[in-house]
Amino acid sequence: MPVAKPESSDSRVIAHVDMDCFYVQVEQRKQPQLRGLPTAVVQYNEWKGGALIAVSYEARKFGVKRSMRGAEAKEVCPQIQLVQVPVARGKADLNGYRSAGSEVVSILSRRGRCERASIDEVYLDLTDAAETMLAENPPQNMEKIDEEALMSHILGLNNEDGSDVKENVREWINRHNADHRDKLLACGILIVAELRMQVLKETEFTCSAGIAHNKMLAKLASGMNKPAQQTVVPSSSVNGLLNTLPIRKMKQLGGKLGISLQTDMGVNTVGDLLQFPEEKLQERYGINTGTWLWNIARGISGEAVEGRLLPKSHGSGKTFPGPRALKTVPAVQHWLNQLCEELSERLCSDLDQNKRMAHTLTLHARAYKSSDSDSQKKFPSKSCPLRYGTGKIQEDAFNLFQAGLREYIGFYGVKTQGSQYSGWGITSLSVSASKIVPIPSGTCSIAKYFHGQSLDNVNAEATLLLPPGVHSGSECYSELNSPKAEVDFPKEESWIEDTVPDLDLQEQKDLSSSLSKTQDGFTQDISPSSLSGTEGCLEQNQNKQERYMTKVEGQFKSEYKERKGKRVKDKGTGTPSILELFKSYNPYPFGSSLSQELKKTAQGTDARLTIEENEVGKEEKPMHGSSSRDEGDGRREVWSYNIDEIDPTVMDELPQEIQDEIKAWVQPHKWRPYNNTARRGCKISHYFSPTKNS
DNA sequence: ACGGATAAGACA
DNA sequence: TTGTCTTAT
Repeated sequence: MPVAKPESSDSRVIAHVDMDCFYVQVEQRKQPQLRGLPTAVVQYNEWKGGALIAVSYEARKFGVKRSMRGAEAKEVCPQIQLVQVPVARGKADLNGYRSAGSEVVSILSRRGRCERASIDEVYLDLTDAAETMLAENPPQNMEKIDEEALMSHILGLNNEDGSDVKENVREWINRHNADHRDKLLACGILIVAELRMQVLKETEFTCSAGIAHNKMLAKLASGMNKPAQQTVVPSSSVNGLLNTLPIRKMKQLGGKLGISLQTDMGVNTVGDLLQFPEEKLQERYGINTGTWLWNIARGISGEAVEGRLLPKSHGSGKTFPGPRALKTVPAVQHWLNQLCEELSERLCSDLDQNKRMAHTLTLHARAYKSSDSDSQKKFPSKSCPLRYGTGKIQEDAFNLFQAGLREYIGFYGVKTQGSQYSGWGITSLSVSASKIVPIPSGTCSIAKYFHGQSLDNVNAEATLLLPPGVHSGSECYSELNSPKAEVDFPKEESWIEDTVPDLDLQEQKDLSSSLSKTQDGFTQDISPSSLSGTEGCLEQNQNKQERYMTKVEGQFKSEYKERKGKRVKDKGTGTPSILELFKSYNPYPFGSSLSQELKKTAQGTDARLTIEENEVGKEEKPMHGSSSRDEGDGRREVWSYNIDEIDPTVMDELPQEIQDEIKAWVQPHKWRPYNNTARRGCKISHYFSPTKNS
C-alpha cells in the first residue's frame, strides 16, 4: 500500500502532533472533577461494561488498556472512572470529539501548512516558519528559551548522569556550530513548544509532538515521550533510532506487510531491512512498496504535508454483533434511517460551516449467511450520487442496500414475507459521504445568473466542481470555519423565479440553516488579503487538482452535439441553445463558477462545460454503475463538451457576463502551468432529481 | 459474539 | 470509477 515519494532535497521541518488520550481529555474538560483520576471513555455499556476507546495515563498505570471491556478495567483498577460516549439515535455520537479536534486544528494551523491526519492528530510543515526564524531571530545565543522547549527530548543527545538535562537542551538549541538542518530543527522545537502551549491555554488539552525532517520520523517521535512532551529527531540520530526499531512499530507496517517482512524475510527491525537491495524488495513487494521499504529503512520519506484541515469524507455506522444482527429488511431500514439522519446532519453542518458539498453516497454492510455454499461472500458496498436532504439520503441508502442484498443473496435467495427469518443477518451497517468539494465562493456571474436554487433539489454534483484542496480564501490557514468563505447564493429576482421546487417540510428544515447563512451578500472580488500567504498551498495542491479535473472529464465523455440536436428537436425550436438546454433539463437551475478559483490558483486550461440530466417522469433510481438494474431506468445522463467546441451562436445566446466568464476560461495561457498536459474540466452543471413527497 | 466508529489511501 | 482491501486510532 505504501508508495514511495522522492524526498525533496530541501531540509524540511515537520511536526506530528498527537493529542494525549484525547477522548478522555474532552470528557475531563466537561467534568473537571475527573482530572487527575484514572479515567476511561467507553462506548455502550450493556455488554461487559462497554468497550474502552480511550484510557487516561493514570489508568494506564494500573494496566488498563484500550480494547478492554469496562468490566475488565474495573477489575484491574476499581477506582477507574468510566465515562460513556454520548449516544444519539441509538448509536455512539462522536461529534463532541470532532469539534474538539477542530479547536485544536485551528490553533495548530497558525504557523504553517497543517494536515488533519485524524480526529486527534495533525502534521505540520514548519519549514518556512523555521527558516524565517533562523534568518530573523535565530535561537543561537537567545538568552531566554521557553521552558517547554527546554523540556524537549532530543534523540542522540548524550545526557550523562548528573548533568543538567535542560542545560544540555539549551546548549543544543543554541549551538553555534550546528549544521543548517539542526538549526532548523532547533527552530522547530521552539515553534512547536509555543504551539503546544497555545493549545493548552486555549483548549485545556495537552498533546505530544515529534519534530523531524519528514512525516515518518515525526510520527515516530511523537509517540516516544507521552504525555505532554515533545521529541526531536536530528538527522544524526536516525540510523541509531531505526537500527533497533521493531519493524512493526513503523507506520504502515503494523499489519500484514509487517508480518510478512518478519516471517518471509526474517526482518525484525528496521535496520534488518538495510541489507536488502531495492530490487529484491521490489521483487517481493512490488515496485512501489519495495522502493518505499528501501527508503524508510534509511529514514527517507518524501510525503508532503497536505494542507487539509477538514476530513475528506463523513461516515456514520454501527455494528450489530452476533445475536443483534439485523434479520429483516424493515429492521435494516430503521437503522439505515438513523445512520442517514446523522450523516445528513453532519453534511449540513459541513455545508454550513465549511461551504462544502459531498458528491457520493456509499453504503457498506457486513453480513452473514447461515448455511449457504459461499457463506464467505462479502456484502458488496454500493454507491450513488448524493442528493442532499435527509429523506433523499435515506431513500437512496435503502435502495443501495437492497441492491447489495440482492447481489449478496444471489440466485438462491428466497423471498420471505415481513419479519420472517430469511437466512441472512446484517452485522454492520454504515453510510458515508465522499468526494467533498468546496462550493464556490466569491462573485461569479454564473452563480448570480442561476440563482434561486434550493439546494435540496440539487444533486451535489450540480454545483460546479472544484478540485479538492482548492478553496476560497487562504486555504492553509483559514480553511477551518473560515469567516471569509462566504458563498453567494443568489437571492430573489431569479430569472426563473416562478419555478420554486417543492420540498417536503423535513427537508426544508434540514437545509434552512445552510441556506439562510449562505444567502447574505456577495463578495464582489477576491481581496488581496485573502490571497496573501497562499502560495505554498497552491503549489502543493496543484497536482491533486489536475488529477481530479482530469478524472471528472474522463468520467463525463459524451456526445454533446448529438444530444443537443435531439433535445432541441424535441423542443421543436431548431436552434441549438445552452439556454434551452438549461431550461428544458432543469427547472431549478443552480450553478456557479470556478473561474475565480482557477485564476487564483493559476490552474485550468480549456474549460469544459458539462450538463447533467436526470430523465424525468420515471421513478428515481440512485444506482450507478454496478447496480443490477441501472440500465435504462432513471439513470442519470451526463454530458460534457469542450468549450472550444461550442457553437459560437450558442455562446451568443448567453448573457454578456456569462460569455465573458466563459471567454476567461478559454484563455488558458494566462494561468496555465507550462507542464500541464491534462485538460481541465469545468461544469456549469446542474441536474435535478424528481422530488418525491414523502 | 466482536474492539467500535471512522477515516485515508492503494489497487484492480 | 466503483468496489475491495489494508492500515490506523
